[in-house]
Amino acid sequence: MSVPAVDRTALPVRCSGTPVGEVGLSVTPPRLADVTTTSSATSVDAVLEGPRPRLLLVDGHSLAYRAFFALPAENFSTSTGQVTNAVYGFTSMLINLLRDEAPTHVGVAFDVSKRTFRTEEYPEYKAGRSATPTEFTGQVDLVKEVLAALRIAVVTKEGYEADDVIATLTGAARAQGAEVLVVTGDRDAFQLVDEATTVLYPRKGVSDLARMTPEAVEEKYGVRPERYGDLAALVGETSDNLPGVPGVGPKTAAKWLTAHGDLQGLVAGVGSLTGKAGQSLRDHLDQVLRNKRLNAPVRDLELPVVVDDLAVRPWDREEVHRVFDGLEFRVLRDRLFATLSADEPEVDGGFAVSAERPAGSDAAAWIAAHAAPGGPASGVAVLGRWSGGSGDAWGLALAGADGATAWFDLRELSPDAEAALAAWLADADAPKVLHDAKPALHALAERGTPLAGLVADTALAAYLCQPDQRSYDLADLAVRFLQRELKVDEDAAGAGEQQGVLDLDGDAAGPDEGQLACVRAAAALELSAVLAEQVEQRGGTQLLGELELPLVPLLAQMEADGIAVDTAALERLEGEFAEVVADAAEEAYAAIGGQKINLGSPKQLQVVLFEQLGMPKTKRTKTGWTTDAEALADLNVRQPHPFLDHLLRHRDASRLRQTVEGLLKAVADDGRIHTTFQQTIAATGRLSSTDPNLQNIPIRTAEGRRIREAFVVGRDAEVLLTADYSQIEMRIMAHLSGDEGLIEAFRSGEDLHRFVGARVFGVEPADVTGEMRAKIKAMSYGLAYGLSAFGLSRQLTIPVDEARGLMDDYFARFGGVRDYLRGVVEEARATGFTETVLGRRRYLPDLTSDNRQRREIAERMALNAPIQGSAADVIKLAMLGVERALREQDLRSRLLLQVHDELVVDVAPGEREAVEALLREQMGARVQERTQLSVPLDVSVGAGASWHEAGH
DNA sequence: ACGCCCACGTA
DNA sequence: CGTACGTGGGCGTC
Repeated sequence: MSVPAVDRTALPVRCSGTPVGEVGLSVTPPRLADVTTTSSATSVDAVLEGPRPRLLLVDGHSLAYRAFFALPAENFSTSTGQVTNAVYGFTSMLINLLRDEAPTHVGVAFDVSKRTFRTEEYPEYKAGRSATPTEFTGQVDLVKEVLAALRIAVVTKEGYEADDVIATLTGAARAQGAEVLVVTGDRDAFQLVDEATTVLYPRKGVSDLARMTPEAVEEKYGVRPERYGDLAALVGETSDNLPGVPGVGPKTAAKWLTAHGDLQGLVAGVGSLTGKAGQSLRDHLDQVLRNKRLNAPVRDLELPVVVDDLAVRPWDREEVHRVFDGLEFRVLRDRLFATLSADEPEVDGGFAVSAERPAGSDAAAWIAAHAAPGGPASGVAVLGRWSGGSGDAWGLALAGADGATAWFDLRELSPDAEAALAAWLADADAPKVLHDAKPALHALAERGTPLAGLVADTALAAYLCQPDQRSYDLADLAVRFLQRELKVDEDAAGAGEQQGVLDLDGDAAGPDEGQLACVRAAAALELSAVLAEQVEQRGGTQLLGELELPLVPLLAQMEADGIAVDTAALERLEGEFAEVVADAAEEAYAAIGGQKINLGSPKQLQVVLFEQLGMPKTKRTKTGWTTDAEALADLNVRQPHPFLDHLLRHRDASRLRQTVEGLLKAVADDGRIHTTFQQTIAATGRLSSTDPNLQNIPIRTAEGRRIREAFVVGRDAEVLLTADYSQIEMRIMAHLSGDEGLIEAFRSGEDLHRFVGARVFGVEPADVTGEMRAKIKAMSYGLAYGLSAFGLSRQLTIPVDEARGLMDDYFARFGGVRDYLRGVVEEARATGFTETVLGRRRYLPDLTSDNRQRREIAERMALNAPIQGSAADVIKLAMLGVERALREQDLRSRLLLQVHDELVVDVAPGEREAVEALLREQMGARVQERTQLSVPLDVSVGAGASWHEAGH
């Protein structure tokens, strides 16, 4: 499993220097020179290697105090009565910061005592504050415990405030070229802001941080950050008990400072100031200069740490568990591990494998001894390949529950050994665990030794636990869940001197593929236990065992079957599309004076469109202006030009030709296309299709549909059937929201958009015009994606107000939908995940992000995931039902494709009626029964000699 | 050779 | 400033 990018940057390299233990007690306080230069080798390495360092500095007391007042104490206390609201809020904020800001270095500064050089000069400093509540004081130590467990350095300096520590470290880090983020509720820190130093200032609560960049400071206070201290000296700071100049507010102060450059200049020119404010300043000059001395952070403290000591380190996992258990922070701990668990766990050696090579009759004996049917599951790893409809397996490793491993080279297996192995593989009572079983099923089936008795697939289990991962590599899972490298444990007794292990490369030192396969089998077996527990904790055991796992052999079968194509038809299409491409290109060139640019290059197109033809600029992309179809069509209205027509025609035709070419390349020797269905890619639970993708074959345009005509009924089949759900996502939304109106719409059998349109526009269904219906349709579907009024207005090209009115009217009639959409996000924010009808979860840690864009993206995902994911649950259930019904009725028809809400079936001769009936029955009532959906599932079925004809 | 961007196909 | 995917060409980088 690859680690998400954000985690990688969050906790990158282990610093090669001596680990710093108790930072606060560091023996030799480095001199200032150590702080500001990169004198030690470690420092230089840490700074020069890898991405630009990002130092996160937190004012611990300030943030915890904020949290204390932001979160109601009565909601946060342990069973022993310890109040934890400040610890909770602080930790929550810290987790978000680590995730969102991905710092490479982190330090938390605390004030040590009330006595500082500031109180020496001005005893009233920070006086007049109400006494710190006792419920808070105790929590500071708990915060420090959390930090210790996370191995985040706590930095303090006797006689100084946290801000001084932060200012000093900021200066040192900036001198080393690092970016700095300061998190504090003390505005004096704004003085530190520069182009690479940002202050995150809590606005309200524990999740709303203002990002104070130089621009933000200037916009808010009218002066650059370096002048903020001057401004504060003039205006005063209530919380520090520093009075300002009476009659002088931020506006006047900023005006003066701008006019005189800085406070020094202002003092020099104080005589020339006019008016009451000027006199007031002259009267309070001493006070202002004192304020300035007191509010200036000390930037050159001698500290017990240097910046490199703050490098992010792997946390102490046991300690994290201990501390979080004590605080009873269950959700927070899950969030911590879910979002930031890419630290480097202490990885032990590899797997001790015996890697025996039982041959002849010993094979059966080994199996009986270590992997007997009816016993505990064995790990299986297959070496082989499968793609595009053919493949082979040449090696097989088994790992028994007793720890023994064996390796079978399938190329040189004796007949009796092969028979024993094949019997065991095919024995459904011999339970097997694989990692990513589907390719192995293919490879073994190709060899004529099919596998049954699959009881666990560790890739699927990991997918259900963390569906947003991109891949689920066995080696990554081993490190993550077993804290072990996927390798042979060389230290294990006898591992290096296995009898009979051939080294195919002649490399005596390294383990051979047989040993490595044994490692994979052993790892899969061990992992399956750990992951089963993880899945269980997430309530996914049934989903895994009764849906995803049984789907594996079915998908394998569908892939192996493939769908027949009319190759000749595809070739004719390719030729036709190629002609259009050539013709359109010619005419396009002619329209721009014969320039033969590359029409497929957005960059060259931009030169022609915006520079040569002087077209108005379109929407921006990251690298220029868009030349997408919508923009070109729009340009053609505003400034018609033949080039645009030919370009669009060229685009369309070349895309179609490209699609056809791809399909032709994918046709296997059997005249069929064998896609691969990916079961662990889509975070919502959908399948995806690759090599080639058969889930995005054109259907919307007439030309595109001609490609569908080339997908045809198989040679031994009678007809293709397609069965699809109508409006499944809207039905799911009706069910999940429980909205009476929407449920009624589906039960009434009326056309959905007409029904909804009638309600929204307040007319009879018969009076809903086509235009009204189109608007309703766009809005209804948009809602399931988190569409905004702005987005709706843009899509329908109507004013935003009208779009907003439309949505308001919709929600007025279908209030349950509004309540649901609101509730689903709030619940997900509280629990950390969304859930489908079958309990499939999607974790969305960004719902509590301080970063508005990330948070809003996560909110839209939270809206959509239960809907899209439940629809995925539904059709997966239907697939299993259809397959079972086909088998039970001894039908030979084959399920071939799934396209999210559609199934395609090759129907064997004479089975058409039966298959159509079972499709309707299984996809409809049976699934509704299993999911307890409150709306009926409408299935429409079509038949034909091609996918096009069978479609509706 | 690899990765990113753009554009665009599906549900 | 609407979710979920996969593919292919262009183009910059190594």
